Amino acid sequence: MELTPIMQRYILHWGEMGARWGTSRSVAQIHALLYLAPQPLHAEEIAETLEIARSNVSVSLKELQNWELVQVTHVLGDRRDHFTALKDNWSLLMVLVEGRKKREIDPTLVLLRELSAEAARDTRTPAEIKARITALLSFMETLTNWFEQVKRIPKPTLVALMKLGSKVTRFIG
Amino acid sequence: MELTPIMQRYILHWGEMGARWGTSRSVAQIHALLYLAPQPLHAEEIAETLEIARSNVSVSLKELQNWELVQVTHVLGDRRDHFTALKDNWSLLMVLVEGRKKREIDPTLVLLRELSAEAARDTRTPAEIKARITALLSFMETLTNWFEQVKRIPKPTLVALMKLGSKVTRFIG
DNA sequence: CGATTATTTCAGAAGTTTCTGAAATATTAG
DNA sequence: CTAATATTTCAGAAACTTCTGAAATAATCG
Repeated sequence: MELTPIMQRYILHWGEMGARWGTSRSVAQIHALLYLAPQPLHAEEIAETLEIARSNVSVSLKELQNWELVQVTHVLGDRRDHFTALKDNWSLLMVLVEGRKKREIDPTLVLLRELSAEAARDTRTPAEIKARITALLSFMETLTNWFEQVKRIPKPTLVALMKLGSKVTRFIG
Repeated sequence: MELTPIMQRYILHWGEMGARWGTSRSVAQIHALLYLAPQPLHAEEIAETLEIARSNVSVSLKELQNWELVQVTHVLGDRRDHFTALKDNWSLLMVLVEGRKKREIDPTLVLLRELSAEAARDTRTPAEIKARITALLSFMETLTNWFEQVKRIPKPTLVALMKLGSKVTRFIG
């Protein structure tokens, strides 16, 4: 696929950001390319366009499929796999946030629950420190419960709520 | 400082998560230790407790101060710097989210604004691709504007709103 | 069934980040 | 001012991640 300067800059930037978002540059670049591409692309074409090894494309596409950011499609008369990215920005955001929650929040919740339970039996840890751990647990649980509820709100309602901004507070006692 | 098994597990876990959150293990471990510690600690004590090099503690503390997660204090009769972590969970969350926004969102907004402007003059990039870039820009702008407003809502109101969960939608349409 | 094409696996090369320890610098106490 | 203590800097070692390219495996065509 031919890249115009605008597309190139977008892809390179997304690649750099990928590193900060916790994926490799290749993964992020491939995602950027598929996000822009109007048609599905096959692995070979991705490798050529981005000038990265074919094997790297293979592994990176697997990772993007795990994240549910990229889907396999097939094109009539071509036995190669073709790939498309999720194009809806709202879904994209949800997938990214969900993924981060799973990787960064959920394991901590598991640990904090264990530690809180253990703290009840433990006599050596100072009460103040135990309290800090249980308070963090309950804070994180409140946040994740809120997120679970918000996730289920239909997109148009969510958009309306967002446009309201800080005006939502009008409805609070 | 003497670490009980509960404290150890908390610190080790926070260290692992730190990697996923975009800091080094040492930085995250030091933060965890200071977060739990009832009194301010000096650098030497941190190095001993966590068994890491004194120089590493120095650099990591600087990073934590940049993030505004850790503050310097002084203790009467002791000329060493002592350090405390922000203990309020709500502020902690805000600092973390703010930091990520600055590192991960803001640079992308800058780029997307540039590319959108450039797209207007560019004839080579397909219209569909240009549209995707401007749509992403406006999506991200809506989100960040929302966040700027929410940030200014006082904490108790925010807590009340969160407890409301998906019930906020009652006030829509 | 071979031949051809497509995809995946994986060892090690290349690149990057993190950490240490020694030396340099800064600060304070006497 | 000097000695003692505290802190920072930084070169290179260690650890880790990412990427490549060759070989293995899988899928489909005629």
